[in-house]
Amino acid sequence: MGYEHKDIEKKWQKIWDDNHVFEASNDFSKPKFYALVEFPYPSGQGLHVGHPRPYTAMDIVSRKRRMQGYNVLFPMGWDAFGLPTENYAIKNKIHPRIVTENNIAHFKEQIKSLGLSFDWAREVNTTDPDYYKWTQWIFLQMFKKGLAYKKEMAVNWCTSCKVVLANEEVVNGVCERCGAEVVRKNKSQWILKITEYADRLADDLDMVDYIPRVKTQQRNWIGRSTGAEVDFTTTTGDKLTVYTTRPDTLFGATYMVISPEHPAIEQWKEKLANYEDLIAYRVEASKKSDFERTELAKDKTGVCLDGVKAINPVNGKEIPIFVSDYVLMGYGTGAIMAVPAHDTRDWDFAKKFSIPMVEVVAGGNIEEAAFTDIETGTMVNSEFLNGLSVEEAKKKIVEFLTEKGIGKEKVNFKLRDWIFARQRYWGEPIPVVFCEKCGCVPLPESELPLRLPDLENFEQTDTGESPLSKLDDWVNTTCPCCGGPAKRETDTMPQWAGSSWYFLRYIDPDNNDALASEEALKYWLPVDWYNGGMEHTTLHLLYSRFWHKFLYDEGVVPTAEPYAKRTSHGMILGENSEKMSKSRGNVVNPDDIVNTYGADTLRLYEMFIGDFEKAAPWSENGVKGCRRFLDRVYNVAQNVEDGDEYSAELEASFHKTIKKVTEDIEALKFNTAIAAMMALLNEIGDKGSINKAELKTFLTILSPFAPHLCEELWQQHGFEGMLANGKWAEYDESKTVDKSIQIPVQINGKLRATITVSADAEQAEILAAAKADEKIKSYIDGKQIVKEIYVKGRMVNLVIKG
RNA sequence: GCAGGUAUGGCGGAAUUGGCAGACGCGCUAGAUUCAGGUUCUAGUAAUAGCAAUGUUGUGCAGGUUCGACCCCUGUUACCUGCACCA
Repeated sequence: MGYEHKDIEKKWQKIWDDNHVFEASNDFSKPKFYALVEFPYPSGQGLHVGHPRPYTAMDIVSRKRRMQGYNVLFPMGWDAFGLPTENYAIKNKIHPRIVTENNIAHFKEQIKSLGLSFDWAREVNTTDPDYYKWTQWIFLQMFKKGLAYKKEMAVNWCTSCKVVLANEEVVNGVCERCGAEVVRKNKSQWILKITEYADRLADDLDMVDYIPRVKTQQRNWIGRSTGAEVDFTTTTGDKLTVYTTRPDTLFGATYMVISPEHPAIEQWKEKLANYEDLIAYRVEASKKSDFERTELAKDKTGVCLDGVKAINPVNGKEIPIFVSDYVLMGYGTGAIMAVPAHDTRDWDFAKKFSIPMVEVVAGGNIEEAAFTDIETGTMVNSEFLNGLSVEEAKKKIVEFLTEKGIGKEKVNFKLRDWIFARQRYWGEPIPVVFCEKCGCVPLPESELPLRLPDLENFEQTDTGESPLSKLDDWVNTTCPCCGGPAKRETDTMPQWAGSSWYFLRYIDPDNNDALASEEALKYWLPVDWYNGGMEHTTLHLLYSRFWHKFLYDEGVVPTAEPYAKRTSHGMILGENSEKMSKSRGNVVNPDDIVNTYGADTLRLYEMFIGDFEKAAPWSENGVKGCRRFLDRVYNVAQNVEDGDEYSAELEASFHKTIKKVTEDIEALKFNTAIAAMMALLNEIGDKGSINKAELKTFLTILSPFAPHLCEELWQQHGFEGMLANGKWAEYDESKTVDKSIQIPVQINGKLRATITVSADAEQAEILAAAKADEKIKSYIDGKQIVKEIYVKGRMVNLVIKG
């Protein structure tokens, strides 16, 4: 016997909707709780079973917090600009706006079938002109503050399709679509100066509550390092500046490496006998991404400059200069001093090209491997640094270099500025024009939103320009500054733009005068709890923190950080433990599960599947088990005894379970919360009956997980009001403690017996009871007890000898 | 390659954070209900030896610290995520 999930779930979803039960209140006097999940990209494939995992988790937290009296904001929206929609539109000759509308409608219906308590009155859509008006507005503020600028940057260029490709569209160095060779081509691009905020983005991690791995990964991505810039002179008389984190090893620098794109190569063109080889090498390097260049660590390639050498500034020795692609133009100065004895990559390179090594930090064996330890080594072969530790040597050499004017301390970041332009149609137009007289001019704010014009053909042009450049009527405009002829920017913004501030728009989604009202921002910020995938840790999370900090500096938002707390969920894999994908044929459609087993079952299963933070494989049998549990709840509730209090047998169990569920929800331990409720139901089953008071509590604590069924049973038994608006269950700490406890007794750390004692028994009493146990006696008879250990309420360990 | 993470029965996982390893669920075995299948209910279920009581072994691998280690330390292997134009 089971329950009819289809009737029950539809019924309650309608009642909740009609009564606006989950809409956040504008009563700013109540305590607030802002729960946020990452809004989805509405892809053509529809909802994936991975989506409901974080949504249900935060739904549970939100439902519980509402019952605890909070004014909860739990919104949902659509991150709808992006490449796949545009590619689909090109292929099928449908406008991306139509594709997006259809996808959103489908997604929304699917999400709504899950009974999530989203406040749909605040839905946002990044492709809505009323929304992207403010995305453009934020860009303009950044432009005015000099944080947006244009610069030549490399893009992936398909030599056959003649279009710019996204990294994802490049597979093994060739175009995904046509298989032709992909090269790196320079193009003038909009860049946002996120590096200007690098220090604060790293430092302010101290003021937020993010799970540790998110913090470390952000810190490492920003990659702040303190090193030195050192000027090397060359045989041409020119200067070559390097950045190094190990200035202490300067005496061990036996060669230099510059990146293939380094301007010095052009500068020394006349003096280089092998200039042609160097250019050929640069062409080869242009075919590789940065990732590939640094990846092929084992097989280093390079070309030695023939005709120019560098001079080590501390010992005057002439050393060769190489060009190699493992040095990137984008990090540091694009040139390094190579110390093969103390750097693994340099060591590999030096071995291959038979370059001499000089050991300057003693402590390892440089014949076998580079010695990179900075804790234990002592300086040698380094004149005035000899005998010092690495740490001391760093200080001294930097002082020396500064004094001589040939170097200085320098803080460097791995973080690079953000390339903010795409040569694509389906994105926010960048609201600037180019005037011959006035240069690059921002549109006046009154002209926002700058609407994305309609277009017939969304393909890129074969010069690599955005499809918008084909619209002469739109491109040619007048300069807002001088009224003369001007041309619009035709590149659009990347998808990251709209998702960098969406959580602000939820706060006041219909505001026409500002991205949100000051009053509402002040009440709702910061987001109290933001859950999202680990895959967004470095890009989205960092980008949105950067925008928020900028808006904070502008006085637009009242907090320096957008998110007070950040947690992360694991992926849901296919039954075969592999990532779900069409090609693997292991995709599970959430619609099928909702139809067959119900939304409550899907919700419960995804929360029970395992540790919320870890990946877990799907199991249809596991789904069935969760449905069984809900059926049992339904069946138990069909035969309820009267009673205003918990029965004596179950009282302690109820208080314990309420406590466990209450705490586990906040700790993201949904799986153990469910296990505790299952165990309690088993106890109820053993006892044979449940009373009204017990049922009321049981439905209350289960309701965030399985809201439809609980609401139905709540109504069926005539309990007051709607459960979704109800009050969370309370527990009495003193009633969660058992009167007698089991104490394991170990001999030499091995479990030999278990004794039962009263919960308030003293240590001496327990040790005596342990030694009096028959089994323990047989172990300790005739032996000497060396040590007696008692851990309060936990265990006894007797250490014996002989 | 760089950065972050993970590893526990046949499977998903639990373990009060250094104190009874395997809660809860799945699967499996046996029994009850049923004309039968399904459902439901009851009991059992880490491995190994034993009729049993019970013993021994056991948290990727190799060491170490400790009265006591899934948990801490050193080394090692495998896998997962991200790497800046997928979102």
